[in-house]
Amino acid sequence: MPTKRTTLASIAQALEISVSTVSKALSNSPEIGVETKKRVLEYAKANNYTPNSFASSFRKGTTSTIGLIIPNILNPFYAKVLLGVESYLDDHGYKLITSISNDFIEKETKNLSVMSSGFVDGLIICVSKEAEEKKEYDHIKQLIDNGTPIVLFDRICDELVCDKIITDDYQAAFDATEYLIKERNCKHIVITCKTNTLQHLDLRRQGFEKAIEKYKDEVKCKVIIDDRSKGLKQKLAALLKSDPTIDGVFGLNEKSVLNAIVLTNKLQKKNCNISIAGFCNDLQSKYDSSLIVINQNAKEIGKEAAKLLLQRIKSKDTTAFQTKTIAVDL
Amino acid sequence: MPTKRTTLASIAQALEISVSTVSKALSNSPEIGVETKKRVLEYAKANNYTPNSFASSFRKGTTSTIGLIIPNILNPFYAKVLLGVESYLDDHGYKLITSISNDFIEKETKNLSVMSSGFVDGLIICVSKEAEEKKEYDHIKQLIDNGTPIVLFDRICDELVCDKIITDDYQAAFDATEYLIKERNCKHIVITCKTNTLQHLDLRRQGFEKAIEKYKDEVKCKVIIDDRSKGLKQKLAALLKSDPTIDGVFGLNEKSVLNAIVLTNKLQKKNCNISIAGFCNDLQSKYDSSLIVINQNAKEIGKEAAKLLLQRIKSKDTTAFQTKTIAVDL
DNA sequence: GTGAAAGCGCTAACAG
DNA sequence: CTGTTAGCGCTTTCAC
Repeated sequence: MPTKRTTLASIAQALEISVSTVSKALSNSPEIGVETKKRVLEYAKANNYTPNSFASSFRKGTTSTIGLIIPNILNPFYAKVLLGVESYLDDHGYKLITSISNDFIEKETKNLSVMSSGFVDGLIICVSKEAEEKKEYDHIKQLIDNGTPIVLFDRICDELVCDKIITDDYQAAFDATEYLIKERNCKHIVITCKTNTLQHLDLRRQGFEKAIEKYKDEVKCKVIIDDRSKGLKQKLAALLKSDPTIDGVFGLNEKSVLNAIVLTNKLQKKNCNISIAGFCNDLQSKYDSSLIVINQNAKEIGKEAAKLLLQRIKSKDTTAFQTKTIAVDL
Repeated sequence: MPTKRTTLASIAQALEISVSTVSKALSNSPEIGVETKKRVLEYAKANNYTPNSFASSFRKGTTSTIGLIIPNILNPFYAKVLLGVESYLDDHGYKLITSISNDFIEKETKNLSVMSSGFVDGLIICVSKEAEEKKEYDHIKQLIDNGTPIVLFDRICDELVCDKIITDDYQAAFDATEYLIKERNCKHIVITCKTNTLQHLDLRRQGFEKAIEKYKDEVKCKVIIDDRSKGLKQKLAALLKSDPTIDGVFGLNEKSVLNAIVLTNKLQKKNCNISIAGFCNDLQSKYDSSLIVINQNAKEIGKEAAKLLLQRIKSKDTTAFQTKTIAVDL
C-alpha cells in the first residue's frame, strides 16, 4: 500500500505542534521537553517515519555523497579500489555514486558534469585512457577551478593540481624483476608491451629494464612489441615455442600476466619451467602460488583516496595538496 | 578560485529579469522571446552556469538515481551485473549508487534505509547470503510495502512480491554436465559442495545430478562435501591424486571452478587429462579455451534488471510483477 | 520549552 | 512574452 510518506509536517499536524518542534525533538535537541520528545518519537515510530535525507542534504548544501569514476569495473584492480572506497565511505556515513568511463572522455565528461552539479561533495577519479593519451584534462581542471574537491589515483598527471594517490610502479617492477632473477634464477626473460602507452605502464617498463641492466651479466631479455593485444599474444606464443631458453615472463598488466599463464600452462605439459611475474589483481593469482604477483594493495588505494577526500572536504583548505604513495608487496 | 556558483537567481539579478524567465529561457521554452533567450544563454555560458540538478530533483520529487545492492564486487559475476546496470541507466539519464553488503544483513539494511529515504527512485538488489540463509526479508519487504520499486536478481525468494531477474540454474547445470559427458566423454565426474547452501546453488546441483542420473549407465560421479572452503580444496586435491580414473570436475561456483583449474594444472604435468565445467565469470575463463564455462550473461541480467525497474518506475503500476529468466550459454 | 518564518535552487501554475 | 507566487521537506535563527 503506497500510503503517503510520513513527513515532519504530517507529524506536526497530527500532534498539533509545530514543525520545528518535531524537527528538534527528532534530533534530540535539549530545547525540547522530555514529554514532547516521547510523544513525537512514538508517533514517528508508529508511522515509520524516515527522514527525507534528500531534503535535508539540499537544505544543508552537502550531500554526503562521493562520486567515483573508473575506467573499467571488470578489471579487478578497479573493483578492489571501489571496494576500498565504498567501505571507507560507508564507515563514515557517506554514500558512493559510481560511473564507468570505459576509457572514453565523452562518458567521463558527461558523468562528471552530472555528478558535480550538486550531487556529490567530491570526486575520486582515475582518468580515462583517452584523456591520458590526448592529454585532455580540461573537463577535470574546470571542476577543480570550480572548487570541487578531487582525488586522482593510478593514472595521474602534473597538470592537475589536487590530491593524488599512486603506486610506486617503477620500484615495484624493479623489485619483481629482481626477484625473478635472484630467487627464481631466471636467465632469459620476456616482456610484452605496446609502443604508445600510458604513463604508469611506462614507469613499470623502466623499472623492469633497470633491473635487467643491473644484472646484465647474468640475464638476457627479449622485448616483444605489438600494438594489438592479439598480436602480442601470438608473438609470445611463437617465441615460447621456438626458444626453450626462455625461463621467465614479466607482465606489465593484468592481461599480459593472464596471457602468460595460459600459454605457459600449455607448454608445461612438455615439462619446461617458466616463472611469471607481473601486475595482476585477478582472483586467479590467489590460486596459483607459483606466480609472483605485485600486490598493488588496491583496496588500500581506495581507502586512502576516500580518506584524503573526506579530509579535504572537511577542512575547506585549498592549499597543500598531497600525493600519497601506496606501497606494494610481492 | 572558488567563486560563488552561478544560480538562476544570480543570472536574473544580473540581467534584471525574473527567475522564472531565466528558468524558462534555459529550458528553451517557446514562451520566451528570442532576444531574451540569447542574452540569458550568453550570460550563462560566460559564467559557466551549471544547473543544480540536486535542487531540481528535489523539486520534482524524483532523483533519477537508482540504488544497486550486491554482496561482493570482487566476484566478476556481480561486477558484470553492475556494468550492465550502469550502462543501461547511463543511456537513460539515470545515475547509479552502489552499495556492497558483503553478505551481511546489517549493512544491507543500513544502506537500504539511507538510499530509500529519498535518494533513489528504485532499487536493484541481490540479497545477502545471511538474509537468504536466515530467511529474513523484512527489511526489504518493508520497502516494497512502502511503495519503493524494487527488482531482485540472482538470489530471489517467493516471499518478496516484486519484479525479478533470474538465471535458469537448473537447466544450465544440466546442460553443462551433459556436455561434459557427451562431448568430452567423461566417465567419472567430481563435484564439490557444502551442505547448507543457497537456493540457486542447490538448483545447480540438482541439474548436475539429473544429468548424471540420465547417463547413469555411462558415467559415475563422486560428491565431495565439506563446509569449509579449504577442506573442499584439500579433499579435491587428495582425490585427484589418488584416483586417476577421474576425468571431469564440475564447479558450482566461481571458487570451485578456479580451484579445479589450479589443481588440474598441477596434475597435467603428469599427463592426465581432466575436463572442467562450471559457473565462472572470471577473466581467466576467457583465456583458457579448454574450459566449459556456463555464461550467465551477467551483463544482460544487469541490463534487464535496470530496464524492468525503469519501466516499473515510469508506469506507476503496482500490479503484474514479472519474473524474467535470462538464458545462459556454454 | 515552543513556534513562526525564512530559505536552500528550482519548477510550474497562474496572472498580467 | 514576462513576472508573481507558492511550494518540495527540512534546518535554523530568532522571537515569544
